[in-house]
Amino acid sequence: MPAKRRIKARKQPLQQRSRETVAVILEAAARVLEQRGLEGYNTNAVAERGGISVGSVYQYFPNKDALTLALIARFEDALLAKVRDAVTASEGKSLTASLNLIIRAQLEAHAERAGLNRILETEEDRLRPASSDSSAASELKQLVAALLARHRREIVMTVDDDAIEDLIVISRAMVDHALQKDLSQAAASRRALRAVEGYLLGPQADL
Amino acid sequence: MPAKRRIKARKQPLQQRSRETVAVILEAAARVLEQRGLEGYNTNAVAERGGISVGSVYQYFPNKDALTLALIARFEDALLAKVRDAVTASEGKSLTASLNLIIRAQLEAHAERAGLNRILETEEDRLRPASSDSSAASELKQLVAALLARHRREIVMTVDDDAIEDLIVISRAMVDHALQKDLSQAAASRRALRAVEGYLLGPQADL
Amino acid sequence: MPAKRRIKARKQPLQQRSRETVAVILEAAARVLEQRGLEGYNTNAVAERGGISVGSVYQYFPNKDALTLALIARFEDALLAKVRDAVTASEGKSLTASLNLIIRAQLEAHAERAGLNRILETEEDRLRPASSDSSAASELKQLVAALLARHRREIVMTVDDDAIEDLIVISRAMVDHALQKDLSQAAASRRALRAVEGYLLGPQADL
Amino acid sequence: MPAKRRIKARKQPLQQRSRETVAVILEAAARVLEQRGLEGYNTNAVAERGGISVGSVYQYFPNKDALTLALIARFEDALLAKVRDAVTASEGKSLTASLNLIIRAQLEAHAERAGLNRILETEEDRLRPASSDSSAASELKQLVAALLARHRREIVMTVDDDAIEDLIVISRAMVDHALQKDLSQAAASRRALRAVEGYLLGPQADL
DNA sequence: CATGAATGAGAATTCATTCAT
DNA sequence: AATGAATGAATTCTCATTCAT
Repeated sequence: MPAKRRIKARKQPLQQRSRETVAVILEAAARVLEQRGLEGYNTNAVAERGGISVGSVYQYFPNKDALTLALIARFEDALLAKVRDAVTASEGKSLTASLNLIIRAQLEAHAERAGLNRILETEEDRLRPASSDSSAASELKQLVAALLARHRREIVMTVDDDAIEDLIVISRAMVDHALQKDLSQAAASRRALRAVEGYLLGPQADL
Repeated sequence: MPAKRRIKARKQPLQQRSRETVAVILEAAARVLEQRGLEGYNTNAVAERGGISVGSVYQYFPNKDALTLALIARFEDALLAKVRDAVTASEGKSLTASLNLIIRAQLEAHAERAGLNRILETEEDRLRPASSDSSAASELKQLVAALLARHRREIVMTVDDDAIEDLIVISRAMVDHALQKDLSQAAASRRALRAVEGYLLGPQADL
Repeated sequence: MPAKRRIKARKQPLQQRSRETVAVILEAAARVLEQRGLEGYNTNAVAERGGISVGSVYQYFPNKDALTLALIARFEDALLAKVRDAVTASEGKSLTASLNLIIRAQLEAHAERAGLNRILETEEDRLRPASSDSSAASELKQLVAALLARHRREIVMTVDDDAIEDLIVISRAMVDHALQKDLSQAAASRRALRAVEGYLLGPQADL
Repeated sequence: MPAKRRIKARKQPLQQRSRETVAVILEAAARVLEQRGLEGYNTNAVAERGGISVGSVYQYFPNKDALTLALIARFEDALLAKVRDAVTASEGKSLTASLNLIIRAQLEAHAERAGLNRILETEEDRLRPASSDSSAASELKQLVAALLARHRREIVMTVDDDAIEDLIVISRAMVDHALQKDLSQAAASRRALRAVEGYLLGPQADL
C-alpha cells in the first residue's frame, strides 16, 4: 500500500483529467446513440468512439445504464437551463408570451439533437424506477409554477401541483410529436401553445 | 439430430390448432412482458410460458419483433373497439359528455393491462418506421373526427387533421401519465377532459 | 447432425403415383439447390417447392442426405447415358476423335445444369464414405476401358485400372475447371483432350 | 446465413498475447475439423478445444467462415512455401526432375494433414466468391511459370497462362486423388508426373 | 488510472425429423 | 399415404463486465 502524500497537489490535476474523460465518454455515447441508435449502442462502441478503453468507461460509470442516465441528466440540465432563461426573460411579459417562451425553450432543447433526445426519452422510461421524480423534474415544476404565479389573476382555475404536472405532460407530448413530425418551430409552438393555454384558460369542464 | 424419447404426454390437438397456438403465443408473450418486463422478454421464455416450443413461435412469427408488433396490434384493436363503442354511445350526447366517453374508453383500454400496455407503447416507438401511420392510428383519427363533426357549431376553431392529431396526442399523454401516476379514473378523466376541451374551446392563441 | 444414418431409399416406389412423387421431390430439390444454394437447401423448402408436404419427402427418403444422394445418382445416370452413347458413337473412329467424344459427353452432362451439378459434386465428397466406389463410377471405368481397348496398338503404356482412374480424374478436373471458368465447349474440350491424350501417349516418365 | 458478411479479420492482433490467441484458435479449429469433421466443426467446439472462450474467437474472426478462410490461407501459405523451395531446388535440374520436385512439394503439403486439408479444399469451394483468384493462386502460377521458363526449348507447345492453369488443375486433381486413395508418395508422384509431362510434351491434339 | 484481451451467459433463429390427424 | 404443426437440440454471435498487466 503506497503511503498517501501530496494528496491535494496530485489530485487536483487528476480530477481535471477525470472531468475531461467523463465528458469524452458522454459525448462518445451521445454520438454512438445518434449514429447507430439503441441497436448499436454498447460500451465497447462508446469506448472506441471516444478513443479510450472500455475499462475507462467502467472507471467512471458502474454500468451501461448509469452512463445512459448521465446522458439523460445532461439533457435535462440543458433543458432546465433554457427553461430558466425563458422564465427570466418572460418577466413582465403577458401570459401568452410567457408560455410561448417556455414552450420554445423546450422545443429548442429537444430540437438541438432531436434523434439523440428521442432515444434518451425512451430509455428514461425504462431506467427510471416507476414514479421517481428526478430533481430535474421537480425544478421544472417549480419554474413553471413561478411563471404562472405571476399571472394568478388571469387564471381562473386553481393551479396546483397536479395542474402543473399536466401542463408539463401536455407540452412535452406536443413537443415530442412536433419533432417526430418534423414540424416547423412556428407551427409546433403555435399548436403547443393552444394546448397549454386551453388547459389553463379553457372552459371549466363540468360533467 | 437424435430423436429424443418424448415421455411427456402430447398435447391434445384440437381443431384450429394453429389459431389456438397463435393465441397461446400471444398470451404467453403478454404475460412474460408483464411479469418479467422487456428485460426478461425473449422467445424462449415466451415458448416456455406458453407451454410450447420455440419452434412454434417461429412458425407463426418470423422474429421477435413481429411477435411484439402482433401484441401491439392486439392492443390497438382492443383500444379501437372501445373507442368505436364510445363514439357510438356518444350519439346525441353533449360535446363534453362525448369527449368524456372517448377519454374513458382510452383510459379503460390502457388500464386493462397497464403494465403490459406501457411496455408495448415503448416498443411501438422502436418498431414502427418513423412516422408511419398504422391503420389503427388512421381509424382512430376518423373516429375522433366523426365525433367532433357532430358538434361543429360549438367549436370555433377549425378542426382539421392536425387538430385531431393534437387531440389524440394530448389525450394519449394524459392517459399515459394518469396510469403512470396510478390516478383514479375519475381524476384522470377530469384532467384529460380539461386538456382536450381546452384545446378545442379555449382562447384562440394569438401572439 | 448425427454421425450415422440410414441413407438408402426407404421405400421402393412401386406404384405409378409414388414414382411421380419421387420425381417431383427430386426436381424440387434440384431447383431449390439451383436457386438458393446449399445454404437454402432444406427439406421444408423442398417440400414447399414441390407442392407437397415434408412428411411426403420423408415417406420416400429416410433423411436429407438420402435425398441429396438420389440427386447425385440421377446426375450420374445422366452422365453415364451420355458417355455410353459417346462410346458407341466412337466405334470406328480414331483414338483422338473417340476421346474427344467422351470428353464432350462429360462436358455436356455437366453443362446442362452446371450450378446444380457443381453443388452435387461438393456434396458427393461429403456424403460418400471415403473410398466407396459407386456403381456408376465402376461402369464409367468399364466404358473408358472398352473405348481404349479398341486402340490398344496405338497406346504404348499399360492401360490398367489405375491408368483409367487417372484418366477419369484428369478429365473430370478439366471439365470442372472449364465450367467454373465458363470456357467455351471448344476450348474446354481442346484442353481436356490435350491432358488426356498426353497422359496416354506422352513420354514415359522415367526419373 | 445472411447474404453479406464481413469476412476479413476483425482485429489485428497487436500484442504478444493476441498473437498467441489467434494461433491457439487456428490450431483448435484445425483439430476440431480433423477429429470431428465439418459436421462437428462449430465455434463453441473450437473455443472449448482451444481452452478459451467463444468470445475470443469472435474477437479475432468476425464469423465462422472467416475462421475457416484463415485456416485455408494458412494451408496455402504452407503449400506455397514448399513449392517455392521446390522451384529453387530444381534449378539446374532436368524438366522431369523439376516437375517431380514440384509435384512432391504439393503432395507433401497435402499429406501433412491430409484429412484437414481435404475438408479445407471443400470449404474453399463454398467460401471463395466464384472464380476469385486468391493471391496464393496467382503466386503459384508464377512459380510454375518460372520453373517452366527454364525449359522453354524442350517444350514445344505454347506455355501461356491457360496452360499453366491446366497444369495446376491436373496436378491438384492427381494429388487429391492420390491422397484419397491413400497411395504411396512414389506411386502418386509417378502418376501425377505422367499426367503433367504428358500435357506438356504429349502429342499436339488436333482434331 | 488506463488498457484491452478475455469471458461466458444468453438470446435469436434454424431445420431435420416426428407423429397425430 | 399424405399432411403440416410441433418439436427442441444445436448453433451462431453479442456484449456487459472483469481483471491481469
